[in-house]
Amino acid sequence: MNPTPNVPEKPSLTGLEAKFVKNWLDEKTYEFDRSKDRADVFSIDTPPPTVSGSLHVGHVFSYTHTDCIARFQRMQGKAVFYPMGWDDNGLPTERRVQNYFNVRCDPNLPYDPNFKAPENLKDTLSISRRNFIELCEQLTLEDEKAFEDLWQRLGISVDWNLTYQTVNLHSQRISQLAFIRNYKRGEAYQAKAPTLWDVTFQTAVAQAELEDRERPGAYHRVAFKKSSDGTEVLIETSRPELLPACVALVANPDDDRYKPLFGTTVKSPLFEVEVPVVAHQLADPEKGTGIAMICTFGDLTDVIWWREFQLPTRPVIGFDGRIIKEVPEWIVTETAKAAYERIAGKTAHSAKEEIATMLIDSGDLKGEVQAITHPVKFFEKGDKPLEIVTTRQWYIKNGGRDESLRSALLERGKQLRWHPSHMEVRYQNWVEGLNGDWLISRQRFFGVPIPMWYPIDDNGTVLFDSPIVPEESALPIDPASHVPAGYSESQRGQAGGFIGDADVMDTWATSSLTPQIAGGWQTDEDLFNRVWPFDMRPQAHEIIRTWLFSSVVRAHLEHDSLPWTDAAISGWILDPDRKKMSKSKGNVVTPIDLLDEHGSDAVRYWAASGRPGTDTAFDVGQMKIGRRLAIKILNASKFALSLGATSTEPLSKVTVALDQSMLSELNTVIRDATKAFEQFNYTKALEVTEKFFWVFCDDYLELVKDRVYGSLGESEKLSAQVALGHAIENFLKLFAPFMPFVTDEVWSWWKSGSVHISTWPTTLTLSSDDPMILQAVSE
RNA sequence: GGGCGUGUAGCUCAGUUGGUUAGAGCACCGGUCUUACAAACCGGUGGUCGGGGGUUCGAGUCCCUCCGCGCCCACCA
Repeated sequence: MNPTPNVPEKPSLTGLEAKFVKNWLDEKTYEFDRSKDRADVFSIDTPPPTVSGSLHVGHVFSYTHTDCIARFQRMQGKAVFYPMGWDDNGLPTERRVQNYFNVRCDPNLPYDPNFKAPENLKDTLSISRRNFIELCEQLTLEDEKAFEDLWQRLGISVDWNLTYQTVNLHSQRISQLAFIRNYKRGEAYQAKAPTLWDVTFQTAVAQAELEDRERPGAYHRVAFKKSSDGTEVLIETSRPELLPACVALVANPDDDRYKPLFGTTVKSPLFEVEVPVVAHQLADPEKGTGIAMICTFGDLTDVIWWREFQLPTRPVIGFDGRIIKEVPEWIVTETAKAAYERIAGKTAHSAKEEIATMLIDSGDLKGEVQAITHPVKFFEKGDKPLEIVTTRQWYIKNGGRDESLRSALLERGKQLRWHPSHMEVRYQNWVEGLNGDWLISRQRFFGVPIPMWYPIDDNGTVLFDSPIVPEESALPIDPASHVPAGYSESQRGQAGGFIGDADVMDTWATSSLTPQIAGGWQTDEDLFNRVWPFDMRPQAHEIIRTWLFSSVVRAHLEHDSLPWTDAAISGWILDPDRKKMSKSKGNVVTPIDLLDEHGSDAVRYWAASGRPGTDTAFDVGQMKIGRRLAIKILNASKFALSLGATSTEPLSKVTVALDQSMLSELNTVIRDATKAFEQFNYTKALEVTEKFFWVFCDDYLELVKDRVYGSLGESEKLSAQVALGHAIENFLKLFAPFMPFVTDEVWSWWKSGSVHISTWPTTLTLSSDDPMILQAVSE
């Protein structure tokens, strides 16, 4: 028997959030039941939000989507593995800790176990990496609390026992372990090669972190001279400052204008360096004068040419983005040296102007400088154009240089179920467009260290090609403070000793392992076997090339499987001008204010109205409608219960055709909503439910009112009461994933436990099945 | 330059394998305090479905083409 309905005089949404947040925690409503087998588990690879960033409406939007799915699966009887991670790895946290405490990380310093967070430091203090990371954890703790409060307030049904941080020791260990395994299988390797380099952060960056930005530039028409007779050969360049780095000229092999030049040499202006003229298909006869200078390195095409023709390396740009101070050895004549002196130490920008001036003076700049706008490669977080410098870096194979791995990863993309399905082409495009392996080392201080040391031979040469690999059981390690087996600290940096790798890994090198980190890989294998591969990866579409792809790479290499079966890709929130909402535009609304004003159920309603993968307008109107719906659920339920609605009597008591008809219509809704949810289409599930709910309220409730008040016989009355009871119960369940607060409130009036661990509706068995009657009577 | 998506009432969006006079909510207008709900209920105005062409008995839906918007990608001469 149900408890006697205990309906408040005046049902209200006020206070429901606080009440149920507490209830759910107290009752452990969302706790993961790890006794369940894999088949009865639904595991979610939750995106760890960047805790040092601020919360925005986009978070509310996409996390609500995932939560609706999680709640549906839970009511389907699944043990839902729904963890929450905090991303405290990466530049935002690093910067924040630096500014907040006025400290800098120096990996060469030893760890100080007694170190305490400094207050009001006047001068910047250098601390060890481990101390720095501890400060990060300390500072992010309060951010995490703020996030946790918001998620709970929003009704996100995460199991708060399952939280992880991307920078703590556990994540470091998993990250290093996976890397070492990659290394042992030959998937991680070092190479000294031209690398895209951010001059501000002074670190290498990966292809996935690039973005093109349209920048003003200028074509300079510059005269080289044939070595044979001094005839001018005109090239066009937007980077005249790289003139001293020129190693060749290149033109298309079919270009009749330049055919006679192939195999000959020309001399560069100002610097008088003799370079060959070569022929290559990538040279475009339509661009500029049809013949271009190859420099080390102006762009990625230069790298291709340099590699294919085995040209010399003549770098002039240093790690700081300035022209290297020392006159390079390939610049030999006195006038050339003098010319170089004039640009030495200058930024690329000033060097460009200086060279242009010199070219004008020497008469080698032909015609007017032509202003253009062209795409320039930037580090997505940087504000200066990337340079290309030659450095030693670690890479993980990702198919960028390996056809068979590439097709295997493309196949993984096909195996993955994408929601919506058209998102798969972004993955395909990305994988097909890879132009190299995944560069994972970063010349930063904060992050997960590359767990390698290198021996130093007796001559003091570092043997990078034979790294000392730590035992897996020793992880995590910081090679800057830990000592490899068989060595002592006194041998650090000494001939015959060792040196630790100074770099850290790309933040995606850790983030790509979130399922392994959260799921207990190599830590709790029993748990891991119950959740792997995960059922769902929710994420935004702009990080398909980074987070999604890198996760697929790691899982493919380590587990020979996909990390999850389904990827649910969410869209963006657009402001009313159809632009992406962003801080810089000043149009960000604070989530907590939204929840205060409209209520969590209402905000969730708005979020759920944004279809999977679709960019959605920020629309307060939808929230008001959601609030109205929540109130309607309260009032209609109250009314139905006051009419004696009961769901404990069997459906066979529903004898009146109108009642059967209403339940028959409800069956259609149950079928449609279930089907939609199974396809991750929460929006559709909400839509069909809501639509019929209003018919139920406006028509059916009005129609049965008089009958229940007793104008007809007892069996007719009972029929209505039973129909009402089953209808309300099922409506509450159908709405529960979307509006967890109001549905659990109504549930508590007449049922025990929580609606959120009740059973998802299945089709009701009716003696008659004719939805037309209700429709006809409604008319 | 290539790819993907999108364009339906003033606004936010549904329109399932092409099938009768194109739908909902909001907004607007006009009613109703009828004992669940005025944060409600009842009724109404409003669209040549981005433009053009084609296939078809029939096109918002399929094909071609053009335009707008958004995103992803692309070797910066």
